[in-house]
Amino acid sequence: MAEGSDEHSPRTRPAVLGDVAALAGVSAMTVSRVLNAPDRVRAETRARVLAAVRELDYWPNLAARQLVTGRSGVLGVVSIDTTLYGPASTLYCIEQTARLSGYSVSIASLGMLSRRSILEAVRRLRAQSVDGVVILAPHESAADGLRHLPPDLPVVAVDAGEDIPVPVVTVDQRAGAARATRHLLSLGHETVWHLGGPVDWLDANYRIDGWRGVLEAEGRQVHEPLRGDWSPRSGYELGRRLAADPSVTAVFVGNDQMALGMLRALREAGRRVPEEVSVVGFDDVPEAAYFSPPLTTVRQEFGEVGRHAFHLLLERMAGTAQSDRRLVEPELVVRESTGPAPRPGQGGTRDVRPGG
Amino acid sequence: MAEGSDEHSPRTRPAVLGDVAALAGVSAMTVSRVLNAPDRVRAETRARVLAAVRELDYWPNLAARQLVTGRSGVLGVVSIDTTLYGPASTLYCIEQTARLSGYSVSIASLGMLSRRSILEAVRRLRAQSVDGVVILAPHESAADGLRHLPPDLPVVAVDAGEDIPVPVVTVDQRAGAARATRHLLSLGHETVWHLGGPVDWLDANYRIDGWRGVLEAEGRQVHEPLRGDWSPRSGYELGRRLAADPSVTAVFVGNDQMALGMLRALREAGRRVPEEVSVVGFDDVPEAAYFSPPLTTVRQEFGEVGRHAFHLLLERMAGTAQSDRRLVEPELVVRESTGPAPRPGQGGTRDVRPGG
DNA sequence: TTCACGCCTGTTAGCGTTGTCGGCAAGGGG
DNA sequence: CCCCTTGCCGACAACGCTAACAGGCGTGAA
Repeated sequence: MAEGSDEHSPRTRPAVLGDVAALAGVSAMTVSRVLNAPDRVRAETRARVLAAVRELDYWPNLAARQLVTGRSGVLGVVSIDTTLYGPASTLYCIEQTARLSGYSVSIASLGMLSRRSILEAVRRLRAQSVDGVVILAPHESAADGLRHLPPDLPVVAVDAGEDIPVPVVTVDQRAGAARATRHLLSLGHETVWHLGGPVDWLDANYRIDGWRGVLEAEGRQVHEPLRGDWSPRSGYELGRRLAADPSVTAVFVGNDQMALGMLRALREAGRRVPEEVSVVGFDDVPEAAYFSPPLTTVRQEFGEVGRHAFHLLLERMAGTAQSDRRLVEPELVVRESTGPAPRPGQGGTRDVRPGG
Repeated sequence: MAEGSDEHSPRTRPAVLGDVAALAGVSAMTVSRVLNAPDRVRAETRARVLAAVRELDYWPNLAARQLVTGRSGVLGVVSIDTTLYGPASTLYCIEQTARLSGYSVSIASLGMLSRRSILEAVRRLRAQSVDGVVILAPHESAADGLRHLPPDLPVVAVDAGEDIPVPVVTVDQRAGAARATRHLLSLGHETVWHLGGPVDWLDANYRIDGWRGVLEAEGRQVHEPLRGDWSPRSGYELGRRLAADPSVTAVFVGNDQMALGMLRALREAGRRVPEEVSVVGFDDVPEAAYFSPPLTTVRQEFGEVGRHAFHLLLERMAGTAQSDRRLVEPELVVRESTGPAPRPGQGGTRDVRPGG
């Protein structure tokens, strides 16, 4: 049973290719072939090698492999704050999909998306010899970074702007916002207010575009949108302003968290939802269905975004990519925070005139 | 200006050590020293080398370095679903802290934490030659995996159980639950009901321990805890059961999401919070302050957990670790969902008797 | 002057894997 | 019989870097 000289000692270091080769009585190259191109080795030899691989619990040293092939099997993801629901979900799906295809993923979460921080993160990932990078870049400020990436690195962006030299996957924010707005108009509201996200977030701006577009197309009055910071706090504070204005009967809020704050502000002001004011959110976080009342919102399929991003990156790495921008369709989920516009004189009317 | 034979051609492949050495007129070894032990090189030579490094935009090939040193500068994190608030926050903090110390992090998100899936994830990370691994293992089922890790790999667990052969960092769930329970008792409630998390989650069980411990110590009645699945949906459904029981005046809920569902169930049943029923959550998610009413809850400092985990892993990798279990103190955040127990006969009393 | 020593730098070898090429045996056609 | 092909396998070099050792030079003491 003893193959070499001494007894079967407690192996201290992991087995390497040479150990397997020795045990199987073949050359290192043959072992390598068994692992990488099995059909180029005779079945009998292959079986002997595989047995040795199992016996020694051999796993290839990826650093060594990478050094010679140039490929690492590692993908990089650079993202803003992965605590946020959107980035976290997208990251999760990218990782799951990548793993199924044999890739690992290495991450770099950034506090902010400046040109400097993005390029720095990409450089670090690159030093690890990642085969490709996905950048979750929902900020205006990321564009500058995206335009100065090393040209030979396969990159795909998620939620990036429009004049970007890399393929982009994104939810169609404009369409989602338009759907939300049309839904409110179809319920009889004369117009729709908007509580948007921060000015430097692309999603926020696209949602404003979509919302404004519908109102203008329908000839409705367009009130200047308020801008929050995605937090429930800002939704609450700006919500109090809107709650104090009796002409407000329908609000499209830029995300579900702000919508939560908004609902609270409306309740405190004594304005009932949806009887007096209708509210629509954006994202469909898991909690949204349990807000009071359950929130009508626009669902983003982050999972689909992640899968698309991965596959696009795969194409890019294979050099066969050409598709430039892939849009994922959002879906309006109608719950109980939206309802028919209140009839004039029944509360929430624009202004109270005698007669009219 | 031309250094070698031909003109300064558009460099297509990234510069390597040799290129820098040639440009600086030194040997490769000297360049390596400048990068790894700068004080062992004369200042003048060092300056020349650094100039060449900058000019060629040289960055070391980590795979090559790793192949010879055995260290990769990469840490692995294996976790359950990183979409959840706790794991996502912890991961984020680990990554931030690690980056500041020059480490990158590679992730493996698991759908479930079985022995098999954990060991598989660790094996994959190991093949990438990570220097150490943090395992976020809030499940009972993870223990088996944690007991069969390769002995020579530095590992730190977060939120793991108690008979584990690796150091563990965790929030003191028992203390947090005890604080929540005592808070409710101090408001005059006769006892406290509990809506707990899934049976296979350690956190859920520790919270039950803490809650039960206080009630028993105070000689209060201990009702069998209900078990949800962390989702707002389960909080809502089980909440309806509790809401229908007029003797319920105080509920400690296992996490904020379920508390959200619970609040909704109470509202639907016409039971006012906190006048008739007090509710405490756990986690302090960013939304909790904007629930209706704002939620009293137990704050977990995931950031601190992440930092501790990283530093413990660092010690472990240096071979100087001995500390076995590090507890992070949670903090009770009192908001508006808790209030004095209703006086008998004022609604919410146990049962209505004439006289009494 | 000579030797010892410290400082700085270069030479050699090797980390574990895969690409390339070449060799050997078996088989088929001339 | 030879020659050429085909299938299978092994030797060698290379990927880019660093550990270990060796050597040149200047300085100070014997």
